[in-house]
Amino acid sequence: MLQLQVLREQKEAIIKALGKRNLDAKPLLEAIIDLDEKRRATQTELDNTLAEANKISKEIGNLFKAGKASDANALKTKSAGLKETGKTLGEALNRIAAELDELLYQVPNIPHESVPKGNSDEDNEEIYSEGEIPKLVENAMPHWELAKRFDIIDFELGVKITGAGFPVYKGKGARLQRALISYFLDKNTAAGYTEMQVPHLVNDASGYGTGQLPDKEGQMYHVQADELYLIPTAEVPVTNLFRDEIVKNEDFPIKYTAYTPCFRREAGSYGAHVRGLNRLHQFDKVEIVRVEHPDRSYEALEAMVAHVKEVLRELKLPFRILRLCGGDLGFTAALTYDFEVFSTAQNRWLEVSSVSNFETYQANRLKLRFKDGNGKNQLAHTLNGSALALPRILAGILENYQTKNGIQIPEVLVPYCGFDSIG
RNA sequence: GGAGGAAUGGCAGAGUGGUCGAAUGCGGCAGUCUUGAAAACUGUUGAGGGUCACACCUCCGGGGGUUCGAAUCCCUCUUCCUCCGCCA
Repeated sequence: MLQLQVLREQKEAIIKALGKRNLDAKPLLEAIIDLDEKRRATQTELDNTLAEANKISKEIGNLFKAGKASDANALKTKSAGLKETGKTLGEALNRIAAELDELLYQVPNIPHESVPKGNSDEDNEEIYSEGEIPKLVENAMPHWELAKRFDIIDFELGVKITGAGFPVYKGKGARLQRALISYFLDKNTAAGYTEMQVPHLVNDASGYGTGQLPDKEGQMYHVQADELYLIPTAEVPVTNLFRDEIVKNEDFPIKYTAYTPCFRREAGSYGAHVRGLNRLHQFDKVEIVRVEHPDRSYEALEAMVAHVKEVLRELKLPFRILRLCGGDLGFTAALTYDFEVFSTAQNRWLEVSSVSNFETYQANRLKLRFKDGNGKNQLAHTLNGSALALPRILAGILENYQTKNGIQIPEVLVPYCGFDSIG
């Protein structure tokens, strides 16, 4: 969430910037600022009451020690009164603070100045593209048909044991998945990211830390008996490693990578665009996460983009990069680049990576700080990106690498697979 | 799952009702000394709120209670350790 102090000082500029999200934030921000003033006034009143009570307690102690028990007992009455007002004020303060938090949670991140205006994904700005769109063989198939033909992914079997959106990967299909995971992790660690294995279930504090809660509560699988959530992305556990931490300036850059399955309820999704691997409830992803000094976070973002580019280039998949417009930008992000691979058989672009800078938005919730040069604690910047999400990469490979008789394996993956074609 | 014990500042570790945001040691930072470094010595060193700055307030695993007053007493939750059981 945004910092109150920044909100107070730059109200007008923030309202204007949030306009890019097609959001009129004025009433919200004004309500927040009013409530914050009320909060501080109440806090001051409470503090003064407590200061008075503390003073009296000390006096009572001294009086008892001096043997003046009756004087001490007289003061107790006064103390009781203060206690009463203190209690009332404390309750009021809690109420106000909770209300204030609720409002603050409703304010999305401020879009970066480079974020274009726009309403939907139609308005995203293409900033780069690379790779030739291959000419496919006659009777080219979409990946779900290929998967069936070569018996490498079984969607029906997944329906039987769990439900729609939980595919079963078989034989070479499973091996190709594992190859991709290893290949991505190797690329990421070679680029300086430390590999981590993290829990796949998180508590609600972690959900709040990275901003999935309370905003996207319905998107996560919730294990109610234990009050845990299945992670929708490795971003949640990995970024939360730094919750309530104060890192040292010299710890930067902090670069982690992790493979995890991701679980998403995807409530409300349906139709042709969710066929096959296009949209799943469980999928695999290798994530990269960075914690950076505010002065260098955009440099880091560019480095992450360059890194993902490099991986897609090696896989020889045609892709483009989009800068998300205000209307499509995620709630917690300041700037996001989406990577899309062209799925030739479906004749459409598939999102395979999303690389974002959250600036201090997550850090503020996480209380992730670092000691700056002056020994002061400052919020760090957090970033993350997919490097990469598996299913759509797999879809892209199956479709773009199909031949008359089978599917060729991209050269870089052959050593990981142990075979060079399927079929 | 059963029985005990524990949770204090970056770390170790004292503190069992007031003078405790908290001894001491280590670590960190600054300085003295030194050609430089080490050692030694001196000072400094938790977080948040609040203020122009002070004052002041809150925090000793989380929550609740007793008391004029709680790190210290009581209840509860969580986590960790030891022993027993079970187990990939």
